[in-house]
Amino acid sequence: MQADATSQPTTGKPRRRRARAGEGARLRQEILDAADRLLRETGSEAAVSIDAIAGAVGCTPPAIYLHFADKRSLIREVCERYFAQFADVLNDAAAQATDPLESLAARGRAYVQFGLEHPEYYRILFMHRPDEGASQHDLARVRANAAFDDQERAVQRCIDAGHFPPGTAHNIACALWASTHGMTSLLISKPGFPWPPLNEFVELMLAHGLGFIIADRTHGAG
Amino acid sequence: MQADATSQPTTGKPRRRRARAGEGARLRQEILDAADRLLRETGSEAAVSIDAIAGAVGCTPPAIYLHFADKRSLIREVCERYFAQFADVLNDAAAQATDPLESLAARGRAYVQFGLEHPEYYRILFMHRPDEGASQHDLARVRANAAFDDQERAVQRCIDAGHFPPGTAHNIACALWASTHGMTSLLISKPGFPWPPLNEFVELMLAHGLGFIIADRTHGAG
DNA sequence: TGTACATCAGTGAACGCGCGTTCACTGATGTAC
DNA sequence: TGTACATCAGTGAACGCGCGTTCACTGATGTAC
Repeated sequence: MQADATSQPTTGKPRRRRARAGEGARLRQEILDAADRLLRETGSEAAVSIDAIAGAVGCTPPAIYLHFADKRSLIREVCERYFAQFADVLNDAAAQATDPLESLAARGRAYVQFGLEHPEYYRILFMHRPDEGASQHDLARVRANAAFDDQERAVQRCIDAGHFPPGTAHNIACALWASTHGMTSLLISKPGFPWPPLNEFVELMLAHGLGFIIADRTHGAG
Repeated sequence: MQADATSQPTTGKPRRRRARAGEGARLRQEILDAADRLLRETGSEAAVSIDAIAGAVGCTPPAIYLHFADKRSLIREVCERYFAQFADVLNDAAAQATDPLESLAARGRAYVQFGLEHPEYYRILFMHRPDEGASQHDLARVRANAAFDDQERAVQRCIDAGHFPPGTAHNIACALWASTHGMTSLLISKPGFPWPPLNEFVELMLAHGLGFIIADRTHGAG
């Protein structure tokens, strides 16, 4: 009830210090960070409104438009940061294994795990309807292709190592993506469904995706 | 330009005849039909507003509330009708084949096809965040379980026929669902991606899902 | 067979909310002279 | 070393839109007497 006599208004959030001339770009970073934090913490894209971001940063909504053309640009930029992180995590996981097949499996495990850890991002990036507007210049799409290309190369290495029969790495990479994406997105959308225990489910999917080709080899078909 | 002098207002859509006493339930059906049509034709859930539905039916928005408690109930009911149709299509497809394994594959093909034919419904039913509100009494969930149970029984028949090794039909059914869902939802969300040709993609996924167990059998493992 | 009345099936207008966004303005900071 | 001025980094208030929903009212239809 008693209003704080200092510079702050009654809201608990302290208003941030105004940036010095030349340091305006700092707010830009803080806005991106706040949007990122809101997205992760609330787990709801709807909670990440311009007002909410401004509130979290400690500035007013119009200040955001000094640094971003519109909300979509802002969200897109946040997603791009996330996506780069996603690709790195997958590559790191893959790098742990020496065997190309095990490496590919590690990618799959990391994919599901990362998706489940950041469901709201996963929704935005992989489960939303495509933006009509940003068809060509969509950086997220370029990055998605980059991450997919990593996957495709991983498949190719399995083919080269003789784990997979020769064939189109592209199609196999698509199928594996569909498998991991199917798991991840269903677990996100239907959390109440009686799924198998996570680890078991992941390994079953990997067995389905990778296993039949292995079986083909293991049993020495002729 | 010239206003029609008859009973209609200037809008092209004729206003519907008022139902006679006792026939009020007719509007209810027309509302469901209109919402269904809008959902299929526009391919956008956002386009299916109360105003749009009222416009399509030829009544006023408040009239909708004479028959539905709120918008969510309306949409849910429309989805239930769709879902019943979905389950029927899958069962019909499965019934075409005599071999349990081929029957299961037919389910998978029909699943993807039906999802792609009604992407907006597919989004709502399988790609949306779960309603917090309707956790227990969610009929759509019950129906989803029913459709899944059909799938699980189909898997069990494959096990019984010796196509699959004994094991938990439930887990395999989950994995197959994840496969077909992964394909369907990615094709819906990323239409611009260079996917394999649809048929090829479906068969590859089915081979991944069903094939490795078949391979296990085909090659006569000991 | 006519009439008063209840009810059923709606209408018209508006509310309230949240959202993204814009407009006119401000006030501190740095700089030329 | 002081001062006028430009600029940078914001603020405060409001707009406009679309949406779901509500409220008070209406007018045709059926029915009891």
